Amino acid sequence: MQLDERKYRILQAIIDDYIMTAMPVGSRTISRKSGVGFSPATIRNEMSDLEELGYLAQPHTSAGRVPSYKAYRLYVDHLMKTCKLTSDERERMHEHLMSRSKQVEGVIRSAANVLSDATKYTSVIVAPKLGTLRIKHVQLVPVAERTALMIIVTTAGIVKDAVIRVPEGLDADDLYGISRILTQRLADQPLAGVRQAFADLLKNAEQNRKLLGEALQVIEKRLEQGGDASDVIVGGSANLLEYPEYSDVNKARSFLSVLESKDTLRQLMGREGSMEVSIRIGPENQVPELNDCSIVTASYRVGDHSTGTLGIIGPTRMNYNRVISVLDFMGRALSDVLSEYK
Amino acid sequence: MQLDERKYRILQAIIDDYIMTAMPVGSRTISRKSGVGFSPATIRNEMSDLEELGYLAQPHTSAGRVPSYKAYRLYVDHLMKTCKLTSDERERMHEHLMSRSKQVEGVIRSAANVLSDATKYTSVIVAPKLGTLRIKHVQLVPVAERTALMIIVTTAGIVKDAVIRVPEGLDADDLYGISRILTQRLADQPLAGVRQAFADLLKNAEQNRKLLGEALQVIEKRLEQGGDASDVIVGGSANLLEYPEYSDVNKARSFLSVLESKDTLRQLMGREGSMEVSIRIGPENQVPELNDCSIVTASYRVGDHSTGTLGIIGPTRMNYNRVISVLDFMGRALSDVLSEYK
DNA sequence: CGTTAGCACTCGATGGCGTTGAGTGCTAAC
DNA sequence: GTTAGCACTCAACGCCATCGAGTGCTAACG
Repeated sequence: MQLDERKYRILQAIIDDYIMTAMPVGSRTISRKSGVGFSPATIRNEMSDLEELGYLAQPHTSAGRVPSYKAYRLYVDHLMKTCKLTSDERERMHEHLMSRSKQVEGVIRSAANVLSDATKYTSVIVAPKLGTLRIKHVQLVPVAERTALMIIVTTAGIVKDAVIRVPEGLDADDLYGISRILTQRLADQPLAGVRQAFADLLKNAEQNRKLLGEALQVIEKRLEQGGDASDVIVGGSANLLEYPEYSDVNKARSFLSVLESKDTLRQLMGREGSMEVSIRIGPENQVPELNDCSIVTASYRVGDHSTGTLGIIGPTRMNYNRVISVLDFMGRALSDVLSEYK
Repeated sequence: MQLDERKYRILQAIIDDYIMTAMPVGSRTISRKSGVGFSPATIRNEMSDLEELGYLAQPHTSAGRVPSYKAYRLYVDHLMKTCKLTSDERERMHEHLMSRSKQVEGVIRSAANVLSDATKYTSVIVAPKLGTLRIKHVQLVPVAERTALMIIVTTAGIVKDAVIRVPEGLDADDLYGISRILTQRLADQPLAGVRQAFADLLKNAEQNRKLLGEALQVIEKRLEQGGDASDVIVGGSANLLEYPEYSDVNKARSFLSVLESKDTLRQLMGREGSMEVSIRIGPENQVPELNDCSIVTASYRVGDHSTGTLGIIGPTRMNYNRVISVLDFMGRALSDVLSEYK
């Protein structure tokens, strides 16, 4: 059996309705809806077909139909009509985004808030992978006897720091000098290529070998552990509790637990290079706790070589349409703001 | 009517029981409990008295009694027996705390996790007020034409940064030089006193007046807005949903909303100078959404002049005993770790 | 006089039961 | 191919009786 034009229209109407109400949709409801001029009985026949094809399901015999995962997939791939944001709305979002533009982290936090406010779902933003960022500046600052703070400034003014041990007897001026050397040699290297650059450096700097060795280790550790908790920012975690699918406290709790595990989130938000919006529906995402959620992600650019991810997590019956528009817009906006510092 | 020894004992037994079960406590339960050798009838009489005195309340006629806010106050002030953590437990907490000791923010995040894991409530840690920290180092790094990143390293290796505009034609070396001057002049100043130091500096540096002016403004703005969202770290926000008092989704939602508003939290965690553990029960704290929560806070030291706050938010029937022990221990542990970098 | 056993009373929680109504599938007529 | 009609299903709702934990009161007890 093939889907004809009418089946598409009916399926779309059902999904639209279910997205709004979260209640199983009956044949009468669809029949009444403008645009589909058929009686409930006809609709029922079609619904029965759609159920057999796996697009619809019935919670129980005498209830209406609920779209299946397969239906959502079809919906986002073919059926959905895209809506544009009003320019008024764009403006407000952009304005809010700029309100804390003095620091990169502030911008990202604002963006997460804008996303969750605009969609009423939960937003997640992941900073670009460290390995893809380029070093702008390295600075060692003494903080105590035999202890220094290493600060690495990268693309777009993203700052990373770590405490390292230094050999005895180095004063502020020594560290200053070493910082200059480090900066000179490492500037414009991607963090990922820093091992080689460092190796070269070590050859020529016998007396500070130990210090440089430690610095290298710290940077590498940072790279392989792939970012810390502050690289994943969540907004609107309370929003999901608005929806009836989370009126069960246990579901809500397991959802919130996932939001607290930044590692899981980072993995969940991983995506291939493309700038396109990507949609993962229900069982398509790996984490079992989120099997009745959908995750929509987009990318933003930082500098020339790095991209980060911004996304929305909501129930499978989310308003994909709006979420896509918002993410698309915010991805561009965020890229713009962050590449100002490029 | 005065509280005699027996009333104290009974009240304590009731509160202990209620903290464990969250169910109204009946006279039989207390009578059965070892240590109080009286019949249910006697207990009932006493309970009736305690109710009249405002320490107990009945949800409805044929239910047991529930402790009132006043009872908890009495409990934490006089009745509660303090328990010690096992040395095993201390060790595990300390170990976990050290696992990410390379960065200050990492340590604080770990601490928040340790707190929420050890208590099963929600933890909040607030970084020290910016104004009380001392400047260690100032560094300007070029990030684009006419744009620089100003990095301020303070006590204990806490790093703050902001993007600032700089006059045209300044290259990396110029900024380097200016950074040296700034660091020299501002080192060991408390951030709060920086205005005066800056004013002095401006007198002698005619040609870079505009740049320095902007830098000053940025620092001051940071000071008066009193910290950004990353200064307030929350752990275990999902924990509270374990408790029956939050099985109502609406309550849960409003609670989570408070956790998202970092400003409210910072205000909520404000406390006077003392290092003592402080307890605010139910209506004692200002935010109406948290009127059936208790907030227990302690301080940790950063360097010589600054303190931050760590705390636990839980239901009024929280296990005060344990929470206090954990906070007390973690306050010290956190101070130790952070003053290593002093 | 404080303590306690006994007892009637209260009231939320629980579970069975009939009713209601939204929705279905099937059939026959258009 | 479409639709009106109809019997059927089943969760949701409200009603009611039952149950039991807990109370307050009174009278008896040491």
